[in-house]
Amino acid sequence: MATGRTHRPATRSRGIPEATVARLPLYLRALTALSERSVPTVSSEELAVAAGVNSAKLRKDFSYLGSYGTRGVGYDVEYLVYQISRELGLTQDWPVVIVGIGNLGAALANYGGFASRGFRVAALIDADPEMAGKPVAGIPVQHTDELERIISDNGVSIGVIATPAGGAQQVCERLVAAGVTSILNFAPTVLTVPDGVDVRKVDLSIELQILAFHEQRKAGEEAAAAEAGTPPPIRSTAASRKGPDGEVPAVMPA
Amino acid sequence: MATGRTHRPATRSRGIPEATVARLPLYLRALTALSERSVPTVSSEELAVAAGVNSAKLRKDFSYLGSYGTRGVGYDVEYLVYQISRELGLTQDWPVVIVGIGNLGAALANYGGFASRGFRVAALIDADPEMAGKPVAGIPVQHTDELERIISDNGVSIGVIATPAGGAQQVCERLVAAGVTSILNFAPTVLTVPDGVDVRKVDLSIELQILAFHEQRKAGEEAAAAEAGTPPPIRSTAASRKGPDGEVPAVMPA
DNA sequence: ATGCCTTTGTGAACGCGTGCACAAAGATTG
DNA sequence: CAATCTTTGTGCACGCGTTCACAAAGGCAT
Repeated sequence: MATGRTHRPATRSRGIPEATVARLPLYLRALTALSERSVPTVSSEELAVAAGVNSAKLRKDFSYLGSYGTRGVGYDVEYLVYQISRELGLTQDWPVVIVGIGNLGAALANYGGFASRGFRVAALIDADPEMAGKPVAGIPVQHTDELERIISDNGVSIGVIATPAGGAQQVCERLVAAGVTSILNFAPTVLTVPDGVDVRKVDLSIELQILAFHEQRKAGEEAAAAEAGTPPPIRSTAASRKGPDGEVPAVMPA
Repeated sequence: MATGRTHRPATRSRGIPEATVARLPLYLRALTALSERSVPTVSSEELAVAAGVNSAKLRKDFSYLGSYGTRGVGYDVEYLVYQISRELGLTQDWPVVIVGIGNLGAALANYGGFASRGFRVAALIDADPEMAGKPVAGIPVQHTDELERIISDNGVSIGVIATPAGGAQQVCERLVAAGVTSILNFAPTVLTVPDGVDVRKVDLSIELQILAFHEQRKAGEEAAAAEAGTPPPIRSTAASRKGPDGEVPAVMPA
Protein backbone atom coordinates (compact mmCIF):
# COMPACT_ATOMS: atom_id res chain seq x y z
CA MET A 1 0.00 0.00 0.00
CA ALA A 2 1.16 2.63 -0.64
CA THR A 3 -0.38 4.15 1.66
CA GLY A 4 -1.78 6.29 4.40
CA ARG A 5 -5.35 7.34 4.76
CA THR A 6 -7.29 10.01 6.55
CA HIS A 7 -10.96 9.27 6.61
CA ARG A 8 -13.76 10.55 8.69
CA PRO A 9 -15.52 7.98 10.88
CA ALA A 10 -18.48 7.55 8.55
CA THR A 11 -16.65 4.90 6.58
CA ARG A 12 -19.35 2.69 5.10
CA SER A 13 -20.89 4.40 2.18
CA ARG A 14 -24.03 2.96 0.77
CA GLY A 15 -23.04 -0.37 2.26
CA ILE A 16 -19.84 -0.79 0.26
CA PRO A 17 -16.94 -1.48 2.65
CA GLU A 18 -13.93 0.75 2.32
CA ALA A 19 -11.66 -2.22 1.70
CA THR A 20 -13.80 -3.24 -1.23
CA VAL A 21 -13.78 0.25 -2.72
CA ALA A 22 -10.00 0.19 -2.58
CA ARG A 23 -9.95 -2.98 -4.67
CA LEU A 24 -12.47 -1.93 -7.31
CA PRO A 25 -9.85 -0.03 -9.34
CA LEU A 26 -7.76 -3.21 -9.35
CA TYR A 27 -10.61 -5.24 -10.77
CA LEU A 28 -11.39 -2.51 -13.24
CA ARG A 29 -7.87 -2.55 -14.58
CA ALA A 30 -7.85 -6.32 -15.01
CA LEU A 31 -11.26 -6.21 -16.67
CA THR A 32 -10.20 -3.45 -19.04
CA ALA A 33 -7.28 -5.58 -20.15
CA LEU A 34 -9.63 -8.49 -20.81
CA SER A 35 -12.01 -6.20 -22.65
CA GLU A 36 -9.22 -5.06 -24.95
CA ARG A 37 -8.54 -8.67 -25.78
CA SER A 38 -12.26 -9.06 -26.53
CA VAL A 39 -12.76 -11.71 -23.87
CA PRO A 40 -16.54 -11.91 -23.40
CA THR A 41 -16.83 -13.50 -19.95
CA VAL A 42 -14.53 -14.30 -17.06
CA SER A 43 -14.84 -16.47 -13.97
CA SER A 44 -14.16 -15.18 -10.48
CA GLU A 45 -11.15 -17.46 -10.31
CA GLU A 46 -9.53 -16.14 -13.49
CA LEU A 47 -10.24 -12.54 -12.67
CA ALA A 48 -8.94 -12.99 -9.14
CA VAL A 49 -5.61 -14.24 -10.46
CA ALA A 50 -5.37 -11.31 -12.87
CA ALA A 51 -6.10 -8.84 -10.10
CA GLY A 52 -3.86 -10.52 -7.56
CA VAL A 53 -6.49 -11.37 -4.94
CA ASN A 54 -8.27 -14.58 -3.96
CA SER A 55 -11.51 -15.52 -5.61
CA ALA A 56 -13.68 -15.65 -2.49
CA LYS A 57 -12.78 -12.08 -1.68
CA LEU A 58 -13.50 -10.98 -5.21
CA ARG A 59 -16.92 -12.61 -5.22
CA LYS A 60 -17.79 -11.05 -1.91
CA ASP A 61 -16.65 -7.67 -3.19
CA PHE A 62 -18.87 -7.97 -6.25
CA SER A 63 -21.77 -9.10 -4.12
CA TYR A 64 -21.83 -5.63 -2.56
CA LEU A 65 -22.42 -4.12 -5.99
CA GLY A 66 -25.21 -6.52 -6.86
CA SER A 67 -25.63 -9.87 -8.57
CA TYR A 68 -23.88 -9.25 -11.82
CA GLY A 69 -22.61 -12.77 -12.50
CA THR A 70 -24.17 -15.83 -14.07
CA ARG A 71 -23.75 -19.07 -12.15
CA GLY A 72 -21.98 -21.72 -14.11
CA VAL A 73 -20.59 -19.10 -16.50
CA GLY A 74 -18.96 -16.15 -14.79
CA TYR A 75 -19.13 -12.41 -15.31
CA ASP A 76 -19.82 -10.48 -18.49
CA VAL A 77 -16.65 -8.43 -18.93
CA GLU A 78 -18.14 -5.38 -20.64
CA TYR A 79 -21.05 -5.17 -18.31
CA LEU A 80 -18.84 -5.42 -15.26
CA VAL A 81 -16.49 -2.75 -16.59
CA TYR A 82 -19.43 -0.45 -16.90
CA GLN A 83 -20.86 -1.24 -13.48
CA ILE A 84 -17.58 -0.74 -11.66
CA SER A 85 -16.83 2.44 -13.59
CA ARG A 86 -20.19 3.80 -12.62
CA GLU A 87 -19.78 2.78 -9.00
CA LEU A 88 -16.43 4.53 -8.85
CA GLY A 89 -17.83 7.59 -10.53
CA LEU A 90 -15.66 7.27 -13.62
CA THR A 91 -18.46 7.62 -16.11
CA GLN A 92 -18.16 11.32 -15.55
CA ASP A 93 -15.10 13.41 -16.21
CA TRP A 94 -13.26 14.72 -13.16
CA PRO A 95 -11.22 17.85 -13.66
CA VAL A 96 -8.10 17.72 -11.50
CA VAL A 97 -5.49 20.33 -10.63
CA ILE A 98 -1.89 19.51 -9.77
CA VAL A 99 -0.16 21.96 -7.47
CA GLY A 100 3.63 21.94 -7.32
CA ILE A 101 5.24 21.23 -10.65
CA GLY A 102 8.62 19.91 -9.58
CA ASN A 103 9.97 16.56 -10.64
CA LEU A 104 7.06 14.71 -9.15
CA GLY A 105 4.39 17.10 -10.34
CA ALA A 106 5.74 16.88 -13.86
CA ALA A 107 5.76 13.11 -13.66
CA LEU A 108 2.14 13.16 -12.56
CA ALA A 109 1.18 15.56 -15.35
CA ASN A 110 2.74 13.19 -17.86
CA TYR A 111 1.21 10.10 -16.33
CA GLY A 112 -1.13 8.59 -18.86
CA GLY A 113 -3.14 6.66 -16.28
CA PHE A 114 -5.07 9.78 -15.32
CA ALA A 115 -6.55 10.82 -18.61
CA SER A 116 -7.40 7.27 -19.55
CA ARG A 117 -9.81 6.78 -16.67
CA GLY A 118 -12.18 9.62 -16.16
CA PHE A 119 -9.67 12.20 -15.02
CA ARG A 120 -8.61 15.32 -16.85
CA VAL A 121 -5.76 17.55 -15.82
CA ALA A 122 -7.49 20.92 -15.77
CA ALA A 123 -4.46 22.92 -14.70
CA LEU A 124 -0.91 22.82 -13.43
CA ILE A 125 -0.10 25.32 -10.71
CA ASP A 126 3.24 26.35 -9.26
CA ALA A 127 4.43 29.05 -6.90
CA ASP A 128 7.54 29.84 -8.94
CA PRO A 129 6.89 32.81 -11.29
CA GLU A 130 9.65 31.46 -13.55
CA MET A 131 7.51 28.42 -14.30
CA ALA A 132 4.46 30.42 -15.33
CA GLY A 133 3.57 29.90 -18.97
CA LYS A 134 6.11 27.13 -19.44
CA PRO A 135 4.33 24.07 -20.85
CA VAL A 136 4.58 20.74 -19.03
CA ALA A 137 2.98 17.74 -20.66
CA GLY A 138 1.47 20.16 -23.14
CA ILE A 139 -0.24 22.24 -20.47
CA PRO A 140 1.04 25.70 -19.55
CA VAL A 141 1.89 26.09 -15.88
CA GLN A 142 -0.06 28.80 -14.07
CA HIS A 143 0.92 30.80 -11.03
CA THR A 144 -0.48 30.13 -7.57
CA ASP A 145 -2.24 33.49 -7.64
CA GLU A 146 -4.66 32.01 -10.14
CA LEU A 147 -5.52 29.05 -7.93
CA GLU A 148 -8.91 30.18 -6.68
CA ARG A 149 -10.06 31.32 -10.10
CA ILE A 150 -8.98 28.07 -11.75
CA ILE A 151 -10.78 25.90 -9.21
CA SER A 152 -13.89 27.97 -9.50
CA ASP A 153 -13.98 28.31 -13.29
CA ASN A 154 -13.43 24.62 -13.89
CA GLY A 155 -15.56 23.28 -11.07
CA VAL A 156 -12.59 21.33 -9.75
CA SER A 157 -13.28 19.19 -6.71
CA ILE A 158 -10.14 17.03 -6.69
CA GLY A 159 -6.69 18.46 -6.08
CA VAL A 160 -3.25 16.87 -6.11
CA ILE A 161 -0.56 18.36 -3.89
CA ALA A 162 3.02 17.72 -5.01
CA THR A 163 4.70 20.66 -3.33
CA PRO A 164 7.50 20.49 -0.75
CA ALA A 165 6.27 19.68 2.76
CA GLY A 166 6.59 23.27 3.91
CA GLY A 167 3.95 24.72 1.64
CA ALA A 168 1.52 21.83 1.60
CA GLN A 169 -0.77 22.86 4.44
CA GLN A 170 -1.21 26.35 3.05
CA VAL A 171 -1.92 25.08 -0.45
CA CYS A 172 -4.36 22.62 1.08
CA GLU A 173 -6.24 25.37 2.87
CA ARG A 174 -6.53 27.44 -0.27
CA LEU A 175 -7.75 24.48 -2.27
CA VAL A 176 -10.38 23.66 0.32
CA ALA A 177 -11.48 27.28 0.64
CA ALA A 178 -11.90 27.43 -3.13
CA GLY A 179 -14.14 24.37 -3.16
CA VAL A 180 -11.93 21.29 -3.42
CA THR A 181 -13.26 18.41 -1.32
CA SER A 182 -10.83 15.61 -2.18
CA ILE A 183 -7.08 15.82 -1.95
CA LEU A 184 -4.32 13.47 -2.97
CA ASN A 185 -1.26 14.44 -0.97
CA PHE A 186 2.28 13.57 -2.02
CA ALA A 187 3.95 15.97 0.39
CA PRO A 188 5.40 14.28 3.46
CA THR A 189 3.21 16.12 5.97
CA VAL A 190 0.03 15.52 7.88
CA LEU A 191 -2.65 17.73 6.39
CA THR A 192 -5.37 19.16 8.59
CA VAL A 193 -8.69 19.56 6.82
CA PRO A 194 -12.26 20.35 7.85
CA ASP A 195 -14.92 17.66 8.03
CA GLY A 196 -16.25 16.57 4.71
CA VAL A 197 -12.90 16.78 2.95
CA ASP A 198 -11.16 13.52 2.04
CA VAL A 199 -7.41 13.24 2.06
CA ARG A 200 -5.40 10.35 0.74
CA LYS A 201 -1.70 10.30 1.24
CA VAL A 202 1.02 8.73 -0.85
CA ASP A 203 4.39 8.72 0.78
CA LEU A 204 7.31 7.28 -1.10
CA SER A 205 9.76 7.16 1.76
CA ILE A 206 7.26 5.52 4.12
CA GLU A 207 6.81 2.66 1.70
CA LEU A 208 10.53 2.15 1.52
CA GLN A 209 10.83 2.18 5.29
CA ILE A 210 8.21 -0.54 5.59
CA LEU A 211 10.16 -2.63 3.11
CA ALA A 212 13.34 -2.02 5.10
CA PHE A 213 11.63 -3.34 8.20
CA HIS A 214 10.74 -6.62 6.53
CA GLU A 215 14.12 -6.81 4.88
CA GLN A 216 15.83 -6.48 8.23
CA ARG A 217 13.62 -9.14 9.69
CA LYS A 218 14.53 -11.52 6.89
CA ALA A 219 18.21 -10.89 7.52
CA GLY A 220 17.60 -11.55 11.20
CA GLU A 221 15.90 -14.85 10.50
CA GLU A 222 18.72 -15.88 8.23
CA ALA A 223 21.20 -15.15 10.95
CA ALA A 224 19.14 -17.04 13.51
CA ALA A 225 18.81 -19.99 11.16
CA ALA A 226 22.53 -20.00 10.53
CA GLU A 227 23.21 -19.95 14.25
CA ALA A 228 20.86 -22.87 14.74
CA GLY A 229 22.86 -24.88 12.23
CA THR A 230 20.40 -24.58 9.36
CA PRO A 231 22.26 -23.16 6.39
CA PRO A 232 20.61 -19.96 5.19
CA PRO A 233 19.14 -19.92 1.68
CA ILE A 234 21.88 -19.05 -0.76
CA ARG A 235 21.94 -15.31 -1.15
CA SER A 236 23.83 -13.29 -3.69
CA THR A 237 27.25 -11.97 -2.79
CA ALA A 238 26.41 -9.32 -0.28
CA ALA A 239 28.99 -6.72 0.57
CA SER A 240 29.01 -6.06 4.30
CA ARG A 241 25.47 -6.83 5.31
CA LYS A 242 25.09 -5.96 8.96
CA GLY A 243 23.06 -8.16 11.24
CA PRO A 244 20.12 -6.70 13.10
CA ASP A 245 20.69 -5.10 16.43
CA GLY A 246 24.19 -4.92 17.84
CA GLU A 247 24.57 -1.18 17.99
CA VAL A 248 24.56 0.88 21.15
CA PRO A 249 21.66 3.19 21.93
CA ALA A 250 22.55 6.79 21.19
CA VAL A 251 20.76 8.15 24.21
CA MET A 252 19.32 6.51 27.26
CA PRO A 253 16.21 7.84 28.92
CA ALA A 254 16.54 9.53 32.31
CA MET B 1 -2.92 4.90 1.55
CA ALA B 2 -1.49 4.96 -1.06
CA THR B 3 -1.71 1.65 -1.24
CA GLY B 4 -1.79 -1.90 -2.42
CA ARG B 5 0.04 -4.66 -0.72
CA THR B 6 1.15 -8.16 -1.48
CA HIS B 7 2.23 -9.98 1.60
CA ARG B 8 2.73 -13.58 2.42
CA PRO B 9 0.47 -14.98 5.14
CA ALA B 10 3.16 -14.85 7.85
CA THR B 11 2.23 -11.31 8.70
CA ARG B 12 3.19 -10.89 12.32
CA SER B 13 6.89 -10.45 12.64
CA ARG B 14 8.40 -10.65 16.09
CA GLY B 15 5.04 -9.72 17.51
CA ILE B 16 4.80 -6.30 15.89
CA PRO B 17 1.51 -6.03 14.00
CA GLU B 18 1.73 -5.03 10.38
CA ALA B 19 -0.54 -2.03 10.94
CA THR B 20 1.82 -0.76 13.60
CA VAL B 21 4.85 -1.16 11.36
CA ALA B 22 3.10 0.92 8.73
CA ARG B 23 2.69 3.75 11.23
CA LEU B 24 6.20 3.74 12.65
CA PRO B 25 7.57 5.86 9.78
CA LEU B 26 4.85 8.39 10.55
CA TYR B 27 5.89 8.64 14.17
CA LEU B 28 9.52 8.78 13.18
CA ARG B 29 8.91 11.74 10.95
CA ALA B 30 7.01 13.64 13.63
CA LEU B 31 9.69 12.82 16.19
CA THR B 32 12.48 13.94 13.89
CA ALA B 33 10.76 17.29 13.48
CA LEU B 34 10.54 17.63 17.26
CA SER B 35 14.16 16.61 17.61
CA GLU B 36 15.21 19.33 15.19
CA ARG B 37 13.41 21.86 17.36
CA SER B 38 15.29 20.42 20.35
CA VAL B 39 12.11 19.37 22.14
CA PRO B 40 13.30 16.98 24.87
CA THR B 41 10.12 15.05 25.65
CA VAL B 42 6.67 14.65 24.19
CA SER B 43 3.40 13.20 25.46
CA SER B 44 1.46 10.58 23.56
CA GLU B 45 -1.28 13.13 23.02
CA GLU B 46 1.00 15.77 21.45
CA LEU B 47 2.82 13.26 19.30
CA ALA B 48 -0.44 11.70 18.17
CA VAL B 49 -1.68 15.06 16.90
CA ALA B 50 1.59 15.64 15.07
CA ALA B 51 1.41 12.24 13.43
CA GLY B 52 -2.29 12.43 12.65
CA VAL B 53 -3.45 9.45 14.70
CA ASN B 54 -5.24 9.09 18.02
CA SER B 55 -3.25 8.80 21.21
CA ALA B 56 -4.55 5.42 22.35
CA LYS B 57 -3.42 3.86 19.11
CA LEU B 58 -0.04 5.48 19.39
CA ARG B 59 0.49 4.22 22.92
CA LYS B 60 -0.52 0.73 21.95
CA ASP B 61 1.82 0.87 18.98
CA PHE B 62 4.72 1.89 21.20
CA SER B 63 3.84 -0.79 23.71
CA TYR B 64 4.77 -3.38 21.07
CA LEU B 65 8.27 -1.94 20.96
CA GLY B 66 8.71 -1.89 24.72
CA SER B 67 8.12 0.47 27.60
CA TYR B 68 9.97 3.50 26.42
CA GLY B 69 7.87 6.18 28.12
CA THR B 70 7.87 7.70 31.58
CA ARG B 71 4.49 7.94 33.27
CA GLY B 72 3.51 11.46 34.14
CA VAL B 73 6.10 12.84 31.70
CA GLY B 74 5.93 11.32 28.24
CA TYR B 75 8.52 9.99 25.83
CA ASP B 76 12.14 11.03 25.44
CA VAL B 77 12.28 12.28 21.86
CA GLU B 78 15.87 11.35 21.02
CA TYR B 79 15.63 7.93 22.56
CA LEU B 80 12.41 7.16 20.73
CA VAL B 81 13.87 8.33 17.43
CA TYR B 82 16.68 5.89 17.92
CA GLN B 83 14.46 3.00 18.97
CA ILE B 84 12.09 3.38 16.04
CA SER B 85 14.94 3.84 13.59
CA ARG B 86 16.51 0.66 14.83
CA GLU B 87 13.24 -1.23 14.72
CA LEU B 88 12.69 -0.15 11.12
CA GLY B 89 16.23 -1.08 10.20
CA LEU B 90 17.26 2.46 9.37
CA THR B 91 20.40 2.47 11.45
CA GLN B 92 22.00 0.68 8.56
CA ASP B 93 22.34 1.99 5.04
CA TRP B 94 20.18 0.34 2.40
CA PRO B 95 21.44 0.52 -1.16
CA VAL B 96 18.51 0.84 -3.56
CA VAL B 97 18.29 0.62 -7.34
CA ILE B 98 15.68 2.43 -9.40
CA VAL B 99 14.74 0.76 -12.67
CA GLY B 100 13.01 2.82 -15.32
CA ILE B 101 14.22 6.41 -15.48
CA GLY B 102 11.27 8.14 -17.06
CA ASN B 103 9.51 11.09 -15.50
CA LEU B 104 8.66 9.17 -12.40
CA GLY B 105 12.01 7.45 -12.04
CA ALA B 106 13.76 10.79 -12.31
CA ALA B 107 11.45 12.26 -9.71
CA LEU B 108 12.26 9.39 -7.38
CA ALA B 109 15.99 9.78 -7.97
CA ASN B 110 15.72 13.43 -7.05
CA TYR B 111 13.52 12.81 -4.06
CA GLY B 112 15.40 13.89 -0.96
CA GLY B 113 13.36 11.75 1.39
CA PHE B 114 15.31 8.65 0.44
CA ALA B 115 18.84 9.68 1.24
CA SER B 116 17.80 11.35 4.46
CA ARG B 117 16.55 8.15 6.04
CA GLY B 118 18.86 5.24 5.65
CA PHE B 119 18.49 4.78 1.91
CA ARG B 120 21.10 5.36 -0.75
CA VAL B 121 20.42 5.29 -4.46
CA ALA B 122 23.07 2.84 -5.61
CA ALA B 123 22.18 2.97 -9.28
CA LEU B 124 19.70 4.16 -11.89
CA ILE B 125 18.89 1.65 -14.59
CA ASP B 126 17.04 2.11 -17.86
CA ALA B 127 16.43 -0.02 -20.93
CA ASP B 128 16.97 2.85 -23.36
CA PRO B 129 20.59 2.85 -24.64
CA GLU B 130 20.22 6.59 -25.32
CA MET B 131 19.91 7.19 -21.58
CA ALA B 132 23.08 5.32 -20.68
CA GLY B 133 25.68 7.60 -19.16
CA LYS B 134 23.36 10.55 -18.94
CA PRO B 135 23.33 11.83 -15.37
CA VAL B 136 20.05 12.11 -13.47
CA ALA B 137 20.16 13.62 -10.00
CA GLY B 138 23.93 13.48 -10.29
CA ILE B 139 24.00 9.74 -10.94
CA PRO B 140 24.80 8.34 -14.39
CA VAL B 141 22.09 6.08 -15.79
CA GLN B 142 23.23 2.56 -16.57
CA HIS B 143 21.85 0.13 -19.10
CA THR B 144 19.64 -2.81 -18.15
CA ASP B 145 22.38 -5.19 -19.28
CA GLU B 146 24.31 -4.19 -16.18
CA LEU B 147 21.43 -4.97 -13.83
CA GLU B 148 22.67 -8.27 -12.43
CA ARG B 149 26.20 -7.01 -11.93
CA ILE B 150 25.02 -3.85 -10.16
CA ILE B 151 22.78 -5.76 -7.75
CA SER B 152 25.50 -8.21 -6.98
CA ASP B 153 28.37 -5.73 -6.62
CA ASN B 154 26.44 -3.44 -4.32
CA GLY B 155 24.63 -6.06 -2.30
CA VAL B 156 21.32 -4.48 -3.20
CA SER B 157 18.26 -6.10 -1.66
CA ILE B 158 15.67 -3.40 -2.34
CA GLY B 159 14.58 -2.46 -5.85
CA VAL B 160 12.20 0.20 -7.14
CA ILE B 161 10.35 -0.45 -10.40
CA ALA B 162 9.22 2.66 -12.28
CA THR B 163 9.01 1.20 -15.76
CA PRO B 164 5.93 1.05 -17.98
CA ALA B 165 3.55 -1.76 -17.07
CA GLY B 166 4.68 -3.91 -19.97
CA GLY B 167 8.22 -4.46 -18.82
CA ALA B 168 7.63 -4.58 -15.07
CA GLN B 169 7.25 -8.32 -14.61
CA GLN B 170 10.40 -9.09 -16.56
CA VAL B 171 12.40 -6.49 -14.64
CA CYS B 172 10.97 -7.91 -11.45
CA GLU B 173 12.13 -11.41 -12.31
CA ARG B 174 15.63 -10.25 -13.12
CA LEU B 175 15.83 -8.27 -9.89
CA VAL B 176 14.70 -11.26 -7.86
CA ALA B 177 17.02 -13.64 -9.65
CA ALA B 178 19.90 -11.30 -8.93
CA GLY B 179 19.14 -11.27 -5.21
CA VAL B 180 16.59 -8.51 -4.56
CA THR B 181 14.05 -9.54 -1.92
CA SER B 182 11.99 -6.36 -1.53
CA ILE B 183 10.34 -4.46 -4.35
CA LEU B 184 8.51 -1.17 -4.47
CA ASN B 185 6.38 -1.23 -7.59
CA PHE B 186 5.08 1.90 -9.30
CA ALA B 187 4.07 0.14 -12.49
CA PRO B 188 0.33 -0.47 -12.79
CA THR B 189 0.59 -4.26 -12.90
CA VAL B 190 0.26 -7.18 -10.56
CA LEU B 191 3.73 -8.60 -10.01
CA THR B 192 4.19 -12.30 -9.43
CA VAL B 193 7.08 -13.12 -7.14
CA PRO B 194 8.35 -16.23 -5.35
CA ASP B 195 7.82 -16.73 -1.62
CA GLY B 196 10.09 -14.71 0.56
CA VAL B 197 9.99 -11.65 -1.66
CA ASP B 198 8.02 -8.63 -0.46
CA VAL B 199 6.22 -6.38 -2.90
CA ARG B 200 4.60 -3.07 -2.08
CA LYS B 201 2.64 -1.28 -4.73
CA VAL B 202 2.03 2.40 -5.21
CA ASP B 203 -0.56 3.20 -7.80
CA LEU B 204 -1.33 6.80 -8.54
CA SER B 205 -4.44 6.27 -10.58
CA ILE B 206 -5.95 3.89 -8.04
CA GLU B 207 -5.70 6.52 -5.34
CA LEU B 208 -7.47 9.01 -7.56
CA GLN B 209 -10.22 6.53 -8.34
CA ILE B 210 -10.85 5.97 -4.67
CA LEU B 211 -11.16 9.72 -4.19
CA ALA B 212 -13.56 9.90 -7.10
CA PHE B 213 -15.75 7.29 -5.45
CA HIS B 214 -16.08 9.33 -2.27
CA GLU B 215 -16.48 12.52 -4.24
CA GLN B 216 -19.36 11.02 -6.16
CA ARG B 217 -20.96 9.84 -2.97
CA LYS B 218 -20.77 13.33 -1.52
CA ALA B 219 -22.45 14.73 -4.63
CA GLY B 220 -25.12 12.07 -4.30
CA GLU B 221 -25.79 12.94 -0.68
CA GLU B 222 -26.04 16.60 -1.58
CA ALA B 223 -28.59 15.79 -4.24
CA ALA B 224 -30.52 13.57 -1.85
CA ALA B 225 -30.46 16.25 0.82
CA ALA B 226 -31.69 18.83 -1.68
CA GLU B 227 -34.49 16.56 -2.74
CA ALA B 228 -35.48 16.07 0.90
CA GLY B 229 -35.80 19.81 1.30
CA THR B 230 -32.58 20.25 3.24
CA PRO B 231 -30.50 22.87 1.47
CA PRO B 232 -27.08 21.43 0.54
CA PRO B 233 -24.01 23.03 2.11
CA ILE B 234 -23.03 26.03 0.03
CA ARG B 235 -20.57 24.87 -2.56
CA SER B 236 -18.42 27.01 -4.81
CA THR B 237 -19.71 27.93 -8.24
CA ALA B 238 -19.51 24.67 -10.06
CA ALA B 239 -19.74 24.60 -13.82
CA SER B 240 -21.85 21.66 -14.94
CA ARG B 241 -21.47 19.21 -12.09
CA LYS B 242 -23.31 16.07 -13.07
CA GLY B 243 -25.36 14.21 -10.52
CA PRO B 244 -24.57 10.56 -9.78
CA ASP B 245 -26.21 7.91 -11.84
CA GLY B 246 -28.59 8.80 -14.62
CA GLU B 247 -26.77 7.23 -17.52
CA VAL B 248 -27.87 4.14 -19.37
CA PRO B 249 -25.90 0.91 -19.12
CA ALA B 250 -23.68 0.42 -22.14
CA VAL B 251 -24.25 -3.29 -22.37
CA MET B 252 -26.69 -5.58 -20.68
CA PRO B 253 -25.72 -9.10 -19.71
CA ALA B 254 -27.15 -11.97 -21.71
C1' DA C 1 6.60 11.42 53.84
C1' DT C 2 2.09 12.06 52.06
C1' DG C 3 -1.24 13.22 48.80
C1' DC C 4 -2.35 14.95 44.31
C1' DC C 5 -1.79 15.32 39.50
C1' DT C 6 -0.30 13.75 35.03
C1' DT C 7 0.51 10.32 31.72
C1' DT C 8 1.66 5.73 30.43
C1' DG C 9 0.64 0.87 29.53
C1' DT C 10 -2.85 -2.53 28.82
C1' DG C 11 -7.07 -5.62 29.59
C1' DA C 12 -11.30 -6.12 27.46
C1' DA C 13 -14.93 -5.31 24.16
C1' DC C 14 -16.24 -4.40 19.69
C1' DG C 15 -16.32 -4.10 14.70
C1' DC C 16 -14.38 -4.84 10.23
C1' DG C 17 -12.22 -7.78 6.89
C1' DT C 18 -10.98 -12.36 5.32
C1' DG C 19 -11.48 -17.01 4.04
C1' DC C 20 -13.93 -21.40 4.24
C1' DA C 21 -17.28 -24.18 2.65
C1' DC C 22 -21.61 -25.07 0.74
C1' DA C 23 -26.28 -24.45 -1.06
C1' DA C 24 -28.55 -22.38 -4.93
C1' DA C 25 -28.68 -21.40 -9.77
C1' DG C 26 -27.86 -21.85 -14.22
C1' DA C 27 -25.50 -24.27 -18.33
C1' DT C 28 -24.78 -28.50 -20.70
C1' DT C 29 -25.09 -33.14 -22.10
C1' DG C 30 -27.36 -37.41 -23.01
C1' DC D 1 -36.57 -33.96 -19.14
C1' DA D 2 -33.23 -35.63 -15.91
C1' DA D 3 -28.70 -35.86 -14.43
C1' DT D 4 -24.37 -33.72 -14.01
C1' DC D 5 -21.15 -30.18 -13.92
C1' DT D 6 -19.65 -25.50 -13.22
C1' DT D 7 -19.58 -21.28 -10.87
C1' DT D 8 -21.81 -17.81 -8.23
C1' DG D 9 -23.44 -15.73 -3.89
C1' DT D 10 -23.29 -15.88 1.05
C1' DG D 11 -23.73 -17.56 6.06
C1' DC D 12 -20.46 -18.29 9.43
C1' DA D 13 -16.38 -18.31 12.13
C1' DC D 14 -12.09 -16.43 13.11
C1' DG D 15 -8.48 -13.09 13.72
C1' DC D 16 -6.63 -8.50 13.43
C1' DG D 17 -7.01 -3.71 14.51
C1' DT D 18 -9.13 -0.01 17.04
C1' DT D 19 -10.96 2.20 20.90
C1' DC D 20 -12.36 2.73 25.61
C1' DA D 21 -11.41 3.16 30.14
C1' DC D 22 -8.77 2.49 34.09
C1' DA D 23 -5.17 0.85 37.18
C1' DA D 24 -0.32 1.46 37.88
C1' DA D 25 3.56 4.47 37.97
C1' DG D 26 6.13 8.29 38.36
C1' DG D 27 6.74 13.49 39.26
C1' DC D 28 5.89 17.37 42.22
C1' DA D 29 4.30 20.28 45.80
C1' DT D 30 3.43 20.85 50.51
